[in-house]
Amino acid sequence: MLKIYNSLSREKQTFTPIEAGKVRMYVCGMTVYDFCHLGHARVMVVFDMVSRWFRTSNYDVTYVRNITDIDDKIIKRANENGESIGALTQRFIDFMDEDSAKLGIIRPDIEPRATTYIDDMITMISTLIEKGHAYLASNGDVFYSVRSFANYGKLSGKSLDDLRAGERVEVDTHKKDVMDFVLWKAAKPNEPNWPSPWGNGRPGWHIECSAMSASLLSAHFDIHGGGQDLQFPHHENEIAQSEAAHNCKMANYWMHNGFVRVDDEKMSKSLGNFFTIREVLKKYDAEVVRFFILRAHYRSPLNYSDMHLDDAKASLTRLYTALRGREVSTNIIDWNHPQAARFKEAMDDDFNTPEAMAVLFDLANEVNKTGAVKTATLLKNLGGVVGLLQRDADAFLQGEIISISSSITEGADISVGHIETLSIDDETDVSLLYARDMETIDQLIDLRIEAKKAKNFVEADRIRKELADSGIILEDTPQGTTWRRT
RNA sequence: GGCGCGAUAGCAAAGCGGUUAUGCCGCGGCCUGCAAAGCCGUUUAGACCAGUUCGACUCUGGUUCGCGCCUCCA
Repeated sequence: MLKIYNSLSREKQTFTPIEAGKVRMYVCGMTVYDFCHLGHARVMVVFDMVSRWFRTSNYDVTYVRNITDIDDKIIKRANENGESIGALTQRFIDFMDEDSAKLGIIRPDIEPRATTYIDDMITMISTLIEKGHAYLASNGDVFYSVRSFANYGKLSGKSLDDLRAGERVEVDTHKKDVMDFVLWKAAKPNEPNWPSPWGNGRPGWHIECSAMSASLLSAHFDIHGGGQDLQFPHHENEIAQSEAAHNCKMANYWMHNGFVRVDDEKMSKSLGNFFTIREVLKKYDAEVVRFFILRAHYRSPLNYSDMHLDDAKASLTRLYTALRGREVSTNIIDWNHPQAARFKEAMDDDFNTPEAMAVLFDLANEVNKTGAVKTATLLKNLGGVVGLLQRDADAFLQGEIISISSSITEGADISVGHIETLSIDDETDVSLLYARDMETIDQLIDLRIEAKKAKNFVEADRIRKELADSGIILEDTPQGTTWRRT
């Protein structure tokens, strides 16, 4: 029995799909005018985890995540760059796809772009005008009349009379009510525009999600998700638009993921305290970032720092170490296994991934104790349910990139420090770090083994120290010497 | 001013009205030539004040502190 915390009711509720066995989910995606930051990474990872869990639970999932490819910031940025809006948005969509692929995100089933749904938006706005929920202002903009929608504020718990509109932003004098929001903006010079019954213009931000979700998932669907900061006004406005236009409930469950923070402050563009995904991936393995996100509950705030990422890396290393050197097959999960059952119970409890991770660690402990292949298999497969632990353990522990060149030259004294230290700066691709010569490492390991055989422990320890200084940790096991990167 | 969320050990982070969360770090032991990894054990908890209860980290009320939304934001 899956339970979801519903922002609408502010409590955990048993999930009941509209149509048996099917889940229709819409998540607000990115506005593509810049690189994605860790906040975006969290939305992507969280709802990827959610859709994966629904699929694991045998639901037929339709997951839609939109792309906002027309808005003020995009227009502004394109002008600044002197490039077309299409070129700008495509570029950042490509970057987003790269980032999300690295984070192990399964692509949503549909990723609609706002600009390809203009007709649906116009139709919807017309309906809202007909029904008296929207009006054409004297400046050519079309506004939604918030007072016309009785339930306005039900999602965010806001009361129209308590909102302090205009306190931080100049109020548009064309509005009937200060809280009214724009559905259609009349064309301005040098801005992209589309023809409409109200003249040329472009859609407001909120209407796109209402139009696309209705088009792709129908007027009434199961889950609507997004970052907490979208709860008001964006999601509140979506409800007002959709429910007024369609005369039915929009989404049964509203899910909001918590913020990523830096020094206990929300990471955001406006505060300038954000880290882009690609920036972080230069220093940390993408799976470490994914694990970092999943080891916290999706609704909790998540503080970002190098220290926390280091911690996450050490933890994930423990999991992969347990899997190392074991013949693990990918097969069906036996959900009757006590730990699998505990994992399922945790996931069913509003996607409690921290508890699910704890199960993984308990399994790792069991694997380390017993070496049971069955347990290791369960560990890997349960990890796979949330998109973790699917790589070869050595690939994770040693890095995947093959060497660039051998630093051992013919006849040279191999015992002298010949493993150069690579410095990391913004331009350094992390793959260069992985590129350190594996062959050299193997040769040094062989030399050390010879030294050990000769009981020359001073030399053996010196080689080990030398490698350690280069970030290579040696581990002597009954099966031989293995290594991993720090 | 309105509304909402949170406060758990050195750090991170869950569940739970009574029984080991979990991970990292620290300490002791085993293992090892020595390490590392692993295993075993172990030190650090529940902001503060009341109340309910046989019993509260867990429920209720209050206090303090922190965060968020009320503009664009994932």
